[in-house]
Amino acid sequence: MPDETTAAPEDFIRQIIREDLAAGKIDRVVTRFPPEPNGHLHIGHATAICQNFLVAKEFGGRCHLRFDDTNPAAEEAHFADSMMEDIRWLGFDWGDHLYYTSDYFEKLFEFACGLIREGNAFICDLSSEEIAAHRGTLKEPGTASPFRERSPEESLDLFQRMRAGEFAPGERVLRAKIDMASSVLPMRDPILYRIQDTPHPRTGKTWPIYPMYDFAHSLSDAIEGITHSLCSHEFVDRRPLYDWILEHVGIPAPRPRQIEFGRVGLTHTVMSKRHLARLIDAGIIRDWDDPRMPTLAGMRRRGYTPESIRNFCTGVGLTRQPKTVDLARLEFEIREHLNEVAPRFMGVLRPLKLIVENYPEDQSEDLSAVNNPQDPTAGSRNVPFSRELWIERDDFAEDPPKKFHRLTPGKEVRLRYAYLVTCTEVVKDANGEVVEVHCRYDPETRGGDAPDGRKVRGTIHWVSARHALRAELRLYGTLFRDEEPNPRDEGFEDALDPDSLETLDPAWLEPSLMGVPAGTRLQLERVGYFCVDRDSTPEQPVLDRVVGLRDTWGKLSKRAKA
RNA sequence: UGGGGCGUCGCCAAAUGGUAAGGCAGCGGCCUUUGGAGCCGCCAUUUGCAGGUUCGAAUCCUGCCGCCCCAGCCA
Repeated sequence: MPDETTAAPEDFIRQIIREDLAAGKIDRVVTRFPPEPNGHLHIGHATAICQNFLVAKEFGGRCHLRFDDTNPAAEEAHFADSMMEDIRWLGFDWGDHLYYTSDYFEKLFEFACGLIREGNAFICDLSSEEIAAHRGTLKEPGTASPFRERSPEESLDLFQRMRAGEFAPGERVLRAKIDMASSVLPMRDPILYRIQDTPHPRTGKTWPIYPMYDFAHSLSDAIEGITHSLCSHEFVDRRPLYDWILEHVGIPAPRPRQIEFGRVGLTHTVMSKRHLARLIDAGIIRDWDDPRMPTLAGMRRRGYTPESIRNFCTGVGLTRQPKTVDLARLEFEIREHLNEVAPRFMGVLRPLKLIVENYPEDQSEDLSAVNNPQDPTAGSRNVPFSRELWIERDDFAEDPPKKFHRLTPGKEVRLRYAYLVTCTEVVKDANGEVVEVHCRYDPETRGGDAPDGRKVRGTIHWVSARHALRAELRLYGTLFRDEEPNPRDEGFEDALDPDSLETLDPAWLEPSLMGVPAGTRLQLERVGYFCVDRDSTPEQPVLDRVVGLRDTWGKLSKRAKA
């Protein structure tokens, strides 16, 4: 029986896994997300997280979280903690399968000894510079280390003494004996172990030697029974080494299989830790969780939902092709989600006073407003109305452009959920600036409908001045001007977008937002989606704009001006 | 000809020799108490280029072009 739903096309990785399963090479699927705890997770990592966890889930397998902590000089425990928080927040659960490469140090050491005994690895006394010089170039083969033919016995003895802490960093390394003439550079007798004296966050000072990535990663995968080791594309060249290590250490089949996919980038930003750190150092942004940052912490603070990020990651697909996805795609995902779930409120960003002349000065009343037109179960709330209101400056024009449907002298407009009002007077200061607008309301139109059925094209939002809650609003733009910024060391400043943050204070919110907890996401009608920032105080909320609403008028008028 | 990888619409992406899906963006329109949401329509005679094989090619072959990755005791 044909299925009604058309199956989403299967990406190349899922295809490979399905084939491996069908061929009986493996009988379950185990993947892993293996970050080094040396920084913050960003939207680029999110793809790896989502795909690893989702692929495993789809095939009824599991996904491990493994911290690849083999370089104590770069790693700190708090990074691991924040990574776990981010991954959980994204919605993934590794169950009992939390691992650290450092847990395998003893096993790894044994594997290395085995390699030495079989003549497949040797201790090299060359300095770092000498090793580099012996490596050759992209076009020329390398030359063998003079220690390459050192006997297994001697190498083993030296290796054990390295472990015992008898040598200083840089004095000796353990190298695989593969092929100095290989066109694949990682195969030119790669270093497997080096000496480091920085204390390790988890093992302290018990190990003076640490395995290198290729050795630790392949074997950690094997130890955990990983079936498919997904990684980004710059590791393709290391796959021969990955396979070599597993084979020569004697890992029985089925051995884990490394598969590479193209990285995912975003326009108008950068992912590199170095460049992001520079933004902080330069004082351009506050911290790693600044809402403009592409870090998961920053996106969370800004108000992105886990759903929207997951949809983004799965939506752009999984291919070998590296990609820079348009920011608009991410914004589409968050609008799509927040449109469903975000409660609506009214708030005025750039206030202009509107006086309802025929509304009694001492009077006020509660008007009912729908909380979410997309969700009938969300109910409604009361919004206070009175004679003096705040409206958006952009919603009034003394001399309106074509197709302007908002407040303008002599014209009638609807105050959302309140009354139909007609503009009667414009008050200006000495400089000719509009400081106040007057209007008259039709008492018969309470709620916004005219009993005589007359049509009113424009609807604008408002807040009762007397009841308004003062707030600070933070509007964010992109970090970089260019779609694909290339921040060089010189001219870094030029690449930045000077409008990445605009702070609005005072902005006025309807009073029902009083005391709204940090992290709450909401829509300010006709304006955009916002998230309550943790900088809020009981007296004054601070709102981060996640993303603006689609603004066809804004686009139109911008085009007209151009 | 050092090795490897990638080229399908502005950005993603399907198509696995049978006559170029879809999404985002954009553009037109409808509808609307959010110029929101929703709905409808338009948007690749052609797949980096040039040849070839074939009844038929984005898919196969040949040659070229472009971009990316690799010379850390980082991952």
